[in-house]
Amino acid sequence: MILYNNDGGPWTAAEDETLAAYVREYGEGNWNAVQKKTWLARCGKSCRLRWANHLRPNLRKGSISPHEERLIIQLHSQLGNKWARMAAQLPGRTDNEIKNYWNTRLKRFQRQGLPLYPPDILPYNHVQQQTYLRQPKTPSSPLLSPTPDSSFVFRAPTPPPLCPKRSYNTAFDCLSTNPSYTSSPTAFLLSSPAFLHTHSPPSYQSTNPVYSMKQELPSNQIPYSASLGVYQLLEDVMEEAEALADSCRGPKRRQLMAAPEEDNFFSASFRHCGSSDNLCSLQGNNQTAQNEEETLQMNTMHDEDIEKLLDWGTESGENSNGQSSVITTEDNLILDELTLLFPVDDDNNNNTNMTPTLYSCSWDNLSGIC
DNA sequence: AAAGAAGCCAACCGCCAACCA
DNA sequence: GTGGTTGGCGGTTGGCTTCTT
Repeated sequence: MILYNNDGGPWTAAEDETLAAYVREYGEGNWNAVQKKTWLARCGKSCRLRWANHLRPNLRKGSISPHEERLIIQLHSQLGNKWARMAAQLPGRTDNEIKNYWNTRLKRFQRQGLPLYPPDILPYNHVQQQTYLRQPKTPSSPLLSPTPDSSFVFRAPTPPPLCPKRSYNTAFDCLSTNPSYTSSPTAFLLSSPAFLHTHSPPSYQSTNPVYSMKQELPSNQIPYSASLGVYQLLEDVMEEAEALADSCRGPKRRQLMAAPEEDNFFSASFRHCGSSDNLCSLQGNNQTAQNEEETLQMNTMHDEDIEKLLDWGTESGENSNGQSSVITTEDNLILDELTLLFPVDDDNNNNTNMTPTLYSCSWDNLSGIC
């Protein structure tokens, strides 16, 4: 079996065009047929990777925004190195991107002796060990290993070392566990395990089955009583976001991490209020039916993903399959609005066809919230 | 200005699971 | 049940760019 051909190396524009044309004609999948039906000497895997990471529509390029960073940290605390799953929560981002970003961040934080997670986010291994202790009968799950992969575990919230440009305190000084210190209700909502726990049914601690990586993520199972609490937070967010969305117009930021002090993504976020990666622009463009459908699918997926994220720790994943969601229509409406807050940034897309979409403001532009 | 460090990114590699004959 | 094929995923590597000293 040939896994990779010998014609590796960077893809050329001609190869890209050929692959894109192939996908247009035959659709995604059956990647090994690319070599047969085109002149490309790339193996199927290489084609799939190229398409997924570079050519497919709705990819978002550019630096990771502060709210994306926040989400990545939150997701990593929950999932560990499950890059594909994390990518599913970040529309337009690829697992490779997230992985690269995290590994870079990991190296940087390790070098500086900073904890990978802000104080209000339980590290992945911590959560893992808790669930493991709760559910010792299923140790086969990767999540349940008491000794998680050392590649991402960073256990040493060591005292601040010699770190002239950053200090431990400033690294997470915007990430207090006190919600009143967070930048916005949603920042708190998305970041705080306390939120997930306080909005969980009382039975959670004792009966919540351990989520297995081999299982589907639990679908929307926030109990209505719990979702009521979500409502107020989400509605607050919506009000704030909508009020600020129109004011968010700004030049493209070149790099989030340009200045060392911006390692604190919240401070970076605040500093860059009004200047984000074109997230705050209204973009009205033509769109083909196909792209419309893709956008719809992405939004739908995103809704589900956000719901899953919110659902974490609230209900059993075991029941998720085959059971209808407890999320109400109103929940979905709010989640739709949340989706608007995490738009797919198509500013770099080759395909110029896009829906006239309200591209709402990214979190780093919500100056009023800040 | 130069050299080394760090960041960023793309691609490759190997493993695994699902699917199918 | 078994082996081959295919696609997905996570880890790793290497090259280029940017930053720092």
